[in-house]
Amino acid sequence: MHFYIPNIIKIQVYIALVGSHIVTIFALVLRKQALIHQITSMQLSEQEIVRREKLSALRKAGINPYPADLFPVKDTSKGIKENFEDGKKVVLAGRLMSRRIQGKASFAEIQDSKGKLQVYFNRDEICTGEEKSKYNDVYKKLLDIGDFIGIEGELFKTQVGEMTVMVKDFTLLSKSIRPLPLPKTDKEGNTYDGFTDPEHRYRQRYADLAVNPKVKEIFVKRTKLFNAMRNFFNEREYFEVETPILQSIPGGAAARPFVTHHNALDIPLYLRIANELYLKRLIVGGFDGVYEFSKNFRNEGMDRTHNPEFTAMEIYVAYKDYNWMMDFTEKLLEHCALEVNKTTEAVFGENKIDFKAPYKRVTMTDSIKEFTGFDITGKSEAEIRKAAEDMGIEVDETMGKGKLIDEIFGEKCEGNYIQPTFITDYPKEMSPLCKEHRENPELTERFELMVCGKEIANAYSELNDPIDQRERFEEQLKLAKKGDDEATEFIDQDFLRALEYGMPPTSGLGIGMDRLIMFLTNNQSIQEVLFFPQMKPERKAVELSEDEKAVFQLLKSDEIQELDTIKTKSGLSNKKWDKTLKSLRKHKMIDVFKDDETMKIKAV
RNA sequence: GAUCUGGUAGCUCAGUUGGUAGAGCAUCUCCCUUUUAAGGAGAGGGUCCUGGGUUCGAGCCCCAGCCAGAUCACCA
Repeated sequence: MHFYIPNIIKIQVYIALVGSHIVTIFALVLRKQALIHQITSMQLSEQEIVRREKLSALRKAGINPYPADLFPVKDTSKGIKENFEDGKKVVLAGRLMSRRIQGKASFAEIQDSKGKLQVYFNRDEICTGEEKSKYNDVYKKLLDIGDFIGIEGELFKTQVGEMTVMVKDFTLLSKSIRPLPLPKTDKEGNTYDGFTDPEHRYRQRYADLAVNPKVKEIFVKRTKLFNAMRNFFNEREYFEVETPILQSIPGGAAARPFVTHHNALDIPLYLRIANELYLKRLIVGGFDGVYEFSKNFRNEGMDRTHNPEFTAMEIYVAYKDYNWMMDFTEKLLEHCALEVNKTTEAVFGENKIDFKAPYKRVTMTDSIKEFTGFDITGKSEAEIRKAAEDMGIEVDETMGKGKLIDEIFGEKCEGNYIQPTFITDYPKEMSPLCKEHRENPELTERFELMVCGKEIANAYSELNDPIDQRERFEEQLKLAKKGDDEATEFIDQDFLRALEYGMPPTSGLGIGMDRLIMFLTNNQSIQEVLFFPQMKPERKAVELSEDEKAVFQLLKSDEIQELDTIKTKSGLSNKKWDKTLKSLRKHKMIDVFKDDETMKIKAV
């Protein structure tokens, strides 16, 4: 009971000071709610409790904090700034992002999807009659930063020249009961109290987006990139398609798949690692050009360039070869860079790169010759292994010729290509879906596009000889058995059947969309360009520990016991006893007090 | 998988040989009618990531673990 006395005094003071009827109700509700929350939900922060109190105070005042009605938005922050007219009437909506209250007037910032705009709340503009509670109580006391509000008002410029909306009326559209992080930026662009911790930003991307405008820009550019690419293909009448994500044979790449299970069919199904084999089936079926933006899944390690799910774009065009595809690719990327950044130049870390076509073309053989002095032409597996060892590259028995060459290239050459460069003519062994080179049977008609030492595109003259394809698959199977965990261990018989019907000569291209947008937005981490990068699940806080439950059990309800007795009974160490007690007191489950000279404890 | 760094208030961060847990912003209260990171005064707010250990005493030292980031390894 003693809890209530100071609260009543507070309420009376409040009434005396403000003298408003509505506020009396608010105050009563506030205090009652506070008590309930103190007892039932200690995990809420003070600010969260306060906001919940405001929520019910609003309801008591007849204001629905989550109204169903649409709000007739006419204007946006951006549109208002671009077509500013003094005295013009505007209607906009958004999130309240900052407030500077000065008595009967207040400046605030409202943020909509296009940006922020200053708004001016003046008591006598909002409350034209005698009743001033909409400003004094609702605006000043019951709104918070983060709330969504709708605003009707007129434009004006402040003495300092800031474009501002004079608020004539406002509507609460949605109450925020969790405080947003509040970064601030000054005129020079310095940010204070930034919301920067990557863990928080990725786990709570919604808050990151709400509060960090630059983050939003990345994703706007991401979507621009997809649209630019889509337009480029559609203009050429290539056809966007969808192919299965759940596949019974995961093909088209060498990677460890995720496995799931279909209950009705009682079979394992794999999440796709690539969509190549399905798109080629469609070329067999008679499409001239097909493409798909494909979410792929690979059950492998995660780091700043790998997320378990990522997006690739693959396109297949009939009657073309990889030389045509190189021309096509450089035009495509030039177009995309222009659409996204309005320039072909892009800065990535310390490098300045230029996506303007054409790009340099180097064969893998020439590249290795250039950076190591070693000519792989006509060399045996043993000779290449020896050369690799001499270069200080780790090799082992499972590596075939192709893999050895790839290791040399990866170790000694790859990192040197900063500007977009096509590396062409890869060894046959590591390209099981690629057509043999027209001039050299040891090589394939394949290119990769390297930017800043990283691969962002991969393309072939697609293998369409069904007999050859079957042999290559069988070769992969042997490699897999030998221990090469990158080799494909499934033979997709249905894909071979499709090829047997006949596939026109075709060139295919795959682009890592996440990597490409990293380059176009200067982000070193894939997590920055994915809305929701994969994270380990958050651990749930345990309500009560076993020790806490045990100690609570020792206290029979309403019975006062000696602290020492219970401590002995619990058998806990000093430290553990201390922690347990603190936690129980926090949950308001026990009361510890001094009675005469001894410490007593009881359950509440 | 290895190594390093970090985890303290809603947010950003301090925290001395190991001795009562701090600042700014946010919040709350009061005063204030064109402010620009932005008024003034005052108040409240903590599972110092978790669990053990050492100690009279741990945010700090030791051990184990969790989460994140960086570097490396792996990786079409």
